[in-house]
Amino acid sequence: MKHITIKDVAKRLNCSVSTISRAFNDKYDIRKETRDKILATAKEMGYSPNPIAKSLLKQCSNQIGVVVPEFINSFFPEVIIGIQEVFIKKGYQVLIMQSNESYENELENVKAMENNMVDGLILSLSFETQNVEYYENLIQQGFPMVLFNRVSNKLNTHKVVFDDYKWAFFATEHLIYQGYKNIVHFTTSHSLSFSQNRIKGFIDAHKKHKLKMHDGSIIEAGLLISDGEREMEKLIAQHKLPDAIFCVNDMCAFGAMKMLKKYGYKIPADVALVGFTETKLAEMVDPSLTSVAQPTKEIGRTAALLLLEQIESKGIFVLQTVVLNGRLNVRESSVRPK
Amino acid sequence: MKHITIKDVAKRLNCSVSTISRAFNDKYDIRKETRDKILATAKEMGYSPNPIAKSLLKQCSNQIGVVVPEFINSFFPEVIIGIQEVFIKKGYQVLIMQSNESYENELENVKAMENNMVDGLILSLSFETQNVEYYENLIQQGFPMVLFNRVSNKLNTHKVVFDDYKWAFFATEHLIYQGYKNIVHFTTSHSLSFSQNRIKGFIDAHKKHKLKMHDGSIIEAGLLISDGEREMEKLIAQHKLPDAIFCVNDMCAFGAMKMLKKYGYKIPADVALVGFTETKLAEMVDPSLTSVAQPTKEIGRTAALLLLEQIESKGIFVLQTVVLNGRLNVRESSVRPK
DNA sequence: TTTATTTTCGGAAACGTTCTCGGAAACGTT
DNA sequence: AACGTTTCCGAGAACGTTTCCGAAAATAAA
Repeated sequence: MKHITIKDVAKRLNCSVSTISRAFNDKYDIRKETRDKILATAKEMGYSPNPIAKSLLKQCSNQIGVVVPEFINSFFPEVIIGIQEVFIKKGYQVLIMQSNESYENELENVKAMENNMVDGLILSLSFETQNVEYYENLIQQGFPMVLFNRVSNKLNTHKVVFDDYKWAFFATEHLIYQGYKNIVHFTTSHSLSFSQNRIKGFIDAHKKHKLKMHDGSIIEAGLLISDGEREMEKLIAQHKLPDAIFCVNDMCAFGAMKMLKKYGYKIPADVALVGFTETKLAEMVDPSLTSVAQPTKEIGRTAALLLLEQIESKGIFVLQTVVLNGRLNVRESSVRPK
Repeated sequence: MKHITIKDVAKRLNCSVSTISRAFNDKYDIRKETRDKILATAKEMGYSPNPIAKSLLKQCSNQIGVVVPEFINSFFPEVIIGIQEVFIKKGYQVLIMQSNESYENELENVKAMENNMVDGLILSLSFETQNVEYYENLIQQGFPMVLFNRVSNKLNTHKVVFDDYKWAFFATEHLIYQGYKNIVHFTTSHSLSFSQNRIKGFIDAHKKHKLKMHDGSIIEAGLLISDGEREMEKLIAQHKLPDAIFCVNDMCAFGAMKMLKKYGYKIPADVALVGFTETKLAEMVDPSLTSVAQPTKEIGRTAALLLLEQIESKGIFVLQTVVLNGRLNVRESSVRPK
């Protein structure tokens, strides 16, 4: 398990290590023949420069870090694919860590990335994260960072977000246009930036159409199937069935759908359903689920490009918040039967 | 963006760097008070040892690498969670990379991990991977490695696999017991180890029950929804509808389901469906999908424990292939109506 | 007090690179 | 032949640690 180092190659060719280094770094002051020879024997010996040593010296690693809260849902994996698309082309490696929605893990992950001297970080905050002091420091020190999806307005970085307000508004309006009047919103923890925006869109759509809301119009459910199930079952038990439910994501909607079916309610005749952050299965379930599609890969690509720009522009850049567009895919679950 | 180094701390306390190092590494030959004082001022100064430098010196990194072919399906993410569970407790960090089913990417990822001096590697081969020579060398040099799910019998490592043969057999037998006679298997590329085992299980179940197979009994579809759709649509167009279809995974089954519904066929009355590697949505679709559940997290945990053992036992260990058990969850899609 | 032993600390090498500096060789110019 | 340029290469410092070795200081034993 002994690694072949630059010294081994130097000894073999009896020349200095600096010459070897030059050959590999394609520097000007080396004769072409020497370089070719070095490269050839290096390859033969199975030598490749040790990036750890390089990182230590250069104080950067040609790696970028991605920390996401989870990857059970397909959203983050898809974003990551977009990120990788950009960075692989540029010769960067993408290191991924997941915090499992835990602030503690997240912080550790970020520190690990930092210590590994990643050249930049793409981060989506965990469910739990309230205290962003450490990240704030990092940013102030000039550490390149881009936030996406789960952002914090306390942090002064590039951000890539979805127009949650707008699309929650449209989704709600769609239900209103279909003639639904008693609409409930299953949301998630208010600590998440996007949930607040979606709530606002939900409320404003009601205002625009002069539709009344009530105490139970907004219910804090969660992001999981089980959350949707639980809250739906509660509503059924309490005989508080609304006309329609706008859910914070597809998973939650699937949970609600399951319970409604279990108790014999028809969708959308009895209760209509709309999801968010469309998953591949929205069109697989029965009835197929109306949902707001987010451009996941593009979110990733955009975040990657912003980070790249920041890394390469060494300090001088204009902070951006990119708001990406989506679309509402209307399917069976929300089309009111005549 | 200047890092605080051990030297800074040493200067501040005017003592030597070795003393600081000792304080952090909890060595015996240091006075308790000095240690406390060092730790206190180090914390105050925001110093933490640079793992890159440490890696360079120690020739290991306290990091382990995970390379998976994809994470669009929830299978690999779930396995990774299991892996992390084990390693986080032990103070290791888990670096994740995905090859996107490309051999080239996979090889690069593995090399990147190696160069980053990860202490070990957990690998699941990509769809494309045929040539495992490089990995073979690595293993022979004593590099700790564990393969799972997509393994190769050319590689002499710890392996964690699922008993694909057995469960494909059971799944097929289940369909036979339900009275289905003309059963088709949607498989995926034969280059994947598990697909061969599933095919074998499928065939042997037929043999046991003296059921004939025909030319079109085994169809190479793929792992995606679109693959299931495509092959299903072909069968429908050719009027070659079987009684039942056993699919290589849930996604493929979902695709088939979609097409069957589109053309007005009833499931399971006209065609029964069985999936594999159960996803959370098996019970969400309508009809709910019978599928074989794999213990994803446990696969991860097991692989992690094997790797850990190998890393810590420095050379002396018994090669294991752990075969994990699953279960067949029978749902609506495969229960023949009386 | 002297000597032996233990405790505690500093100096310096090492890990594998890159890069600056300076020098030797080769070449061109007068 | 003398000098200036250019081309090519080697020596050595640096990156931030850990650890071996030896020495000073403190303690114990004589």
